[in-house]
Order: sequence, then C-alpha cells, then structure tokens
Amino acid sequence: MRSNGVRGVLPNPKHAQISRNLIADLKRGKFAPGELLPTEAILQKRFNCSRHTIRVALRTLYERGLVISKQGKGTIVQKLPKQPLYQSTFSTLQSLVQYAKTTSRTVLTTNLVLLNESLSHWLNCPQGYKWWKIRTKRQQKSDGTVVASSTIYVPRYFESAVSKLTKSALPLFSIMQKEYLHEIARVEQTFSVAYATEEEASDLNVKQGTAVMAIERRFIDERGGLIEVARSAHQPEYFEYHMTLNQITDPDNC
Amino acid sequence: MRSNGVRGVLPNPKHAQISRNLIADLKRGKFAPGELLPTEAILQKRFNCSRHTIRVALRTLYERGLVISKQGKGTIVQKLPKQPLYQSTFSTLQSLVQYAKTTSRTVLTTNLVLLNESLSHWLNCPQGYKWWKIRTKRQQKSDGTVVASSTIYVPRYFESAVSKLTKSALPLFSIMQKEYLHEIARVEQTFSVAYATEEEASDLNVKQGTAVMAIERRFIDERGGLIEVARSAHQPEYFEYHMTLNQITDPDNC
DNA sequence: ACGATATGTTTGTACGTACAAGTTTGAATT
DNA sequence: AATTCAAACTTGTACGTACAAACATATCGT
Repeated sequence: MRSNGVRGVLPNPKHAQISRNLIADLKRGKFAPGELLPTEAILQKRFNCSRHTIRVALRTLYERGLVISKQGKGTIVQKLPKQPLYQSTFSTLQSLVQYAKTTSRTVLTTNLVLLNESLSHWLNCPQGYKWWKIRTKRQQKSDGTVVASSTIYVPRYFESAVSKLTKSALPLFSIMQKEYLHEIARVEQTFSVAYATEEEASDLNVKQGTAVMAIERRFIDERGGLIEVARSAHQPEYFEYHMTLNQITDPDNC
Repeated sequence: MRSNGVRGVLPNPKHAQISRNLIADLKRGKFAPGELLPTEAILQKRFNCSRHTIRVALRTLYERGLVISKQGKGTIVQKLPKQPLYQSTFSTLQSLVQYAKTTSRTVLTTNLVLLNESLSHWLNCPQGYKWWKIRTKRQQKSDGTVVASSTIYVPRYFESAVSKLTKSALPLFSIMQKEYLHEIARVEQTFSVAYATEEEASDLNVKQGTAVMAIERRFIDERGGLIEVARSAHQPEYFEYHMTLNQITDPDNC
C-alpha cells in the first residue's frame, strides 16, 4: 500500500524528508563522527519505509560528505566539514547563493557593449552582438571590507533581469533563473592568481598590479548555451576558497 | 591478522559496465550536446537489464556532469567539460591521481620533526609527537617547468610509505592507501593567494615574496583522523584550477 | 593458544511492479 | 485558426524480493 495520499503543492518526497531529518540529527551531534549510523534496516523501521527509500536518502548525505558507507560494515559518520572564511562549496549551485548572504553587492556600472574580437572569442558568440557588461563590488557585511570586484557579461535579451539587479540581493544567475525559467545546468569555475587591473585595484583599494585571486565562472544551460560569464578579483589577504573532495567509485579512469 | 586478501577478482558490476559504455559513446561524439540520450526504456532493452540498473549507471554520468535528467522530458547530454591546463576535478579523489600523471615529482628532503606549538595546532596533534616532513617539487613532464613546491606532513607510523615515495610516481596518499589499507574518506582543500617563502621561491625559481597560489590539502580517514597535511605553492602564471559545479537538488538550505 | 571454518550482519547489486509528475503531441472542440 | 483537453511518453518516487560481497564474531579442531 502506497501511503502518501493527495499531497500539497510543493513536491516533498519521502526520501527528502528523511535526509533532512538525518542531517538535522547530525548537526545536533546525535551521532558522533567516526561512529556508525543506524543500519538501513533500523532506519527503515524508524521511518516506516522501504530500504530503497532509505538508500536514496543516505545518498544525499553522502553527496554532502556527511557519511560514507562501507559494504559489510555500515555507514560511517564524518566530521562536519570546516566552515569557510568567505566561501565554500560542495559542488552545488546552492553554495553560491549562500555566499551572497554574508556579503553585500553594489552595482557600479551597466553598459551594453558591442563584442569585439577578443570578447567574442571569450564569450563564444559572434562579433557584432551586444551583451550587457556589469561591474560590481562585494563588501563584507560586518566591516565593509571590499572582498571582490567583478565583471559580468550576459546576453542582451536578459535585460529585465539586469534591470532588477540593483533591487535584489540575489546573484544575477539566480534572478535569471526565476525571470526566464532558464535553468542553469552547471557552472564551470576556474581559479588562478592574476594581477589587479586598474579598475579592480581601485575597487579593492589596492595598488594596480597587486596579486589577486581571480575566479572565472561560466554559467551554462541545459542545451550547452553560455548564459553568463563572470570574472571576479578577490582580495588576497581576506579571501580563501574551501571545498571537500569525496571518495567516489569511478568506473575507470576515463 | 588483517584479512588483507588481494581483493580477488576486481568487482565489475553491470551498472559500471553500462556507464563506461555510455561515457565512451559520449566521448566518441555519438550523442551531441543538447540532444537527448536514449530513454531509460530503450537503454534497458539495449543493455538487456532492468530500469533500476540503467538508473544507477546514468547517475554516474550525472555525477560527472555529462548529462542532466529532466522529469517528463529525458536525459540531456551536456558539453564535455573543458580540459584543464594543469589540474581539474569533479570532486573526486581520482582526479588528484590524474594530475600526478602529467607532472613528475622530485623528493627534496625528508625529516622527522618534533611538533612545536604551531605545528601541533596546525596538524591537530599534541606537542611532542614526531611527524615526517617531506619537501617535494613538481615539474611539467613536457618542458621541465617547476609548477609546484610542496611541504607534506604525515604521522611517524607511515614510515614505510614515506620510504617508498622516491621510488614511486604516485601521490603519497595513494601509496599510504595501498600500504596500510587505510582508506581516505575525503580531502578538504583550501585555495588562497600567498607569498612564496624562501624555500618555495627557490624551488619555483621566482623571487621571494612573489604571489603564488597556495593549496592546502587535509586528508581524512573514515574515523575523522587526519593522516596527511600538504601545502603546496603553485607557479602563478602557469597554474590554474578548474572545476564544475553541478545543479543538485538540495533538501533545504541547511 | 592458535588458525581455520562457519555463522550472522550489513551494505551493494539486480531484478520486478506500480503509480506520480512533468512534458510533448495530437485530436477534438470552440 | 486557435484553444482545450486527453492520451502517450519519460523520468521520479516508492514499494517489494533475492542474492552477492565484505566484514565481524563465534565455534571448532588441532
């Protein structure tokens, strides 16, 4: 018998309820790191569901680096990952939104620019098209320190999202998702050490040519289309990027 | 004592065979980015297996950012992620091994050091213990450019792994896994911009105080124990780190 | 006391069924 | 011609079963 009769509006699958429940337990310290989580059979009874559903829920915990399952042994609780200085990720888009919450953004300029040769190459779009160029800076909410200076490019037809940028605290890609129902499939990030341009140096209050952490993000939709490219320069002393690599069983080393 | 067991025949589950097969198809360009993969029902017939097995296989492709599935629509092929300059990751440990293949490592020094206050704090281990301190540099195989200078700390009892380091091309953590059957559960990575110390500057052939990309990696075992800490300084002009964030359904924004 | 063997536990793989929830398509209706 | 609505397709969720593989522990024989 499949319970869960007529359900409200939002989808709220059972496995998500269970994983939320377990994550809350972990954060409360109910299970100590290094110890074993209750077995799947026990969880199955506790949540009154099938083993399949438990396994889907546990997969969510695993993807977040909270547990690791070992055949024949059990599911081992991991230490909660270190809290980041300014930013962190478990390879999810959510974490980019999270970052936005501890800092505030100021929009400096927005222009329509005609793509020249180098821009058209960088943005992977023919010359002659027009894109929006937006410059912003990000400050620490607590003390006002400028932590990042960004330059963002988006195609012209996202005009209404661009116009909403100053009124919103959300990242541009997040506004675009809501406004155009244009789902972002993934983001490619590249980290490097670069030297501050004149504009960046003035935003960050450092001398031109100072070394900064440069992050380039390319936002890509389901069909592989590029819908935003952002390059940001980060204050070297105040910024670090933290993340966790999980052990993953790889079907070969393709 | 330990039932080491040469792990008999390698496990080769059906779902792994299928995902390998599909990944090979994608790399051959059999399915174009933006298009739909065959439906689960079709794949089920093609591989003569259950839908469940197909779904497990497709999950592997998803985790690698190769496809995205949409309810009611199908499974959309993504563009193959960009090849990295020197390093890349999909949040797997495998990728660290991969990195090792394009560069060669030279072991510069290995010492047993007594933990002073700052080291004991950094390594999260009481003062007075002894750890191995290993200094290495990494060069590009193609042209010999020094791309990284690393300092690695591991507990004393990994002596035999340390002694094998010069004879092997593998990363230390990989040797330790084989030697001690000590599984690494995850790695925490932190990226920052730092200034080269005297040692690092001499390894990298740059002036002391030059800005470098610093990466700190903490290798953690199943029980939460720290088994290796490595800090490496990377040539700023030649090094960048690339990765892909996937869209992940998050059960709340914990 | 020791080592090999058997037994039980726990997760991994794999099969099956059924329905829900989105998306697309095309026929019927206005 | 445009809109509405039903049917089909496709993935998501959820239930079930069974056995394999890895691990831990107890038992037995020497």
